[in-house]
Amino acid sequence: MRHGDEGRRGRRCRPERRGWLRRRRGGWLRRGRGRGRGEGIGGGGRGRRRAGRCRDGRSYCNNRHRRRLRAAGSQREADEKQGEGDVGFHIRHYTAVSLPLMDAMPPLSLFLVYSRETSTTETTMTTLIPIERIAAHVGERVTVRGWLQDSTPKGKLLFMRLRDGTGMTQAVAYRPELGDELFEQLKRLGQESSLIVSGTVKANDRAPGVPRGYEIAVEAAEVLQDAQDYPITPKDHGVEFLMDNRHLWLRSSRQWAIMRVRATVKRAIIDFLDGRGFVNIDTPIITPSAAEGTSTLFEVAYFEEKAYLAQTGQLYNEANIMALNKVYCFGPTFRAEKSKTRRHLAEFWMVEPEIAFCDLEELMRLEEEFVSAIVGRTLAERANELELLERDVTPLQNVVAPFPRISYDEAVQRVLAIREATDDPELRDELAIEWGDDFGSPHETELTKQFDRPVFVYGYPTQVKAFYMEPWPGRPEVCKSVDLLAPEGYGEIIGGSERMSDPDVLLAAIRRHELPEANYQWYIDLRRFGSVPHSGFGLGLERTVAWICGLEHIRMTSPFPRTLNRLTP
RNA sequence: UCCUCAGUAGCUCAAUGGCAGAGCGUGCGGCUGUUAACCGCAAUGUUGUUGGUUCGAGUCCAACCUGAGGAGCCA
Repeated sequence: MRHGDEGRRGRRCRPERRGWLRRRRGGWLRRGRGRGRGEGIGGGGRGRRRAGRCRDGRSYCNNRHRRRLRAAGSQREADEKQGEGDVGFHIRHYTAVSLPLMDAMPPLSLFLVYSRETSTTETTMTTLIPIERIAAHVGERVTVRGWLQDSTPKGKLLFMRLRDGTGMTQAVAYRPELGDELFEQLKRLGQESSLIVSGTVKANDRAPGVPRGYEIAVEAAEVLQDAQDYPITPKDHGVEFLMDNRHLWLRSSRQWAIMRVRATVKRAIIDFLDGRGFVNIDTPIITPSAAEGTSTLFEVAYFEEKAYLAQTGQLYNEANIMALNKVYCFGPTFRAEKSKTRRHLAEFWMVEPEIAFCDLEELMRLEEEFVSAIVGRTLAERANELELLERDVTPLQNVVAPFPRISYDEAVQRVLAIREATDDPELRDELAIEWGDDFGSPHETELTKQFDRPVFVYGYPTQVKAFYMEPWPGRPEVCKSVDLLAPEGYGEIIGGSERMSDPDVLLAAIRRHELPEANYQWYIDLRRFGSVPHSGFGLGLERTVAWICGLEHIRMTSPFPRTLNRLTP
């Protein structure tokens, strides 16, 4: 549960952190519980840590013991060749037999269990199950294949926390039933050893797990590998250490939960759009020039030419909708900006729907239904994971369409009002803004605190937005753009707009931005042959997942995040 | 690119310019329905690098390296 939690460090709250927390109050960070003195990240003081604990399966394996185990293993092999076995129970033969049972039923597996002590052979039927379905098997004999997350020996008892990728459960071994040798072997297994365990499922309120409240009374076990010296202990670790071990850190329960939420968010996105008749279409990743003309892009060698990794598929999707009406692309996107914040990755996933015959108002309706559906489905399907992440779900339960809509003009007024009301000179300084400026993250954070659900800000100044946005009728200094700002300080999760539909207006904008006109001829063509009002938006997957999970940093939402200073593992 | 901070044992962190330490982890032993168990004993260091100040530098100074947070930019 707490393996390698980032931020669960016993470090005193340093001044710069306190300062940052003060500025950021109500913003990112803040995971409700388990933060020591309640100061958020890094706030857990040494005083809270209890001294002298010791646990986890690593503790019992020295080299001598490893040699002993190896010797036992080779002895066993020798015995088997001679038709003899060990004392105690061993799984000798394991066959998973898939039977065409009811849908989603796991396959039956057949175990041959030998007992050398009694010289009898038992044939035991057990069911191979994923741990996430353990509740449906109380009282049955089951088999679980997984990894030892943690174990605690208690005399004749051994509590093993077993994870199999679908969940985590407690397996309880009892020495008199297992026999000394197998019991000792299990007791001395290192953290992350791989093994197969069979036994009877029991409901027990004391049993931890995901789902909690169930345990397996171990009757047989086979060790696939006794792992030693797993580097990520169930203790405090720093970010750098954990990121260096990201390939292993992913096994920790928080990371596991985040990846499951991420998969559900992705699924919800795809299902929502497919259900609305959108056509999923792929846009190029290698592009000839910057689509929006602003961001710093990764340059790649494309035969004899320079090319760039795509920052958006939107322009291509504007071509696609003229063929397919409603489309979306969903894939990786790349930004080479040297951003070092908890909201930025160099590589992230973005879903970009684009809709023909759609104006700004219709776009906002689509976006709010979209986001509500994503949050609603995650709440329904990933309650265990959100609980494990200690995510307070009440703010998420408010995420139901319609969302409030405020104009940029009003947003500026609101920010200025907040600025007037604050006593904090630092905040006052950060909130300085004039009409025509884009919002920075302090502005967004303070603004979203006024609402209990995501909020639309529409009608930004033309000068701070991309060149292709439709001018506001009668107000050329404003464009038909809309950002969706997530609550709790998570910032912009969607940027969208109605696109220019007039070829002359578009050409003028391209020239005003001094973009290479020739590269945009095809884009202007789209307005020359059957132009229609159309709109679209992009939603950042990682920011959305970070918000839903209540994470302090976006890097935790990606299995192998690419950040300014990290390309490995 | 700019601002702030950090780098000491495997990990997380202490150490007025004066013998480099603790907890966890690791090893050995004890105990036992545990939930980051507990009790006892033991081993563990090129203090990021280079140079400087000083009788003496983990500590002060300079440069560099690495990392973190923030700004800008953005999803």
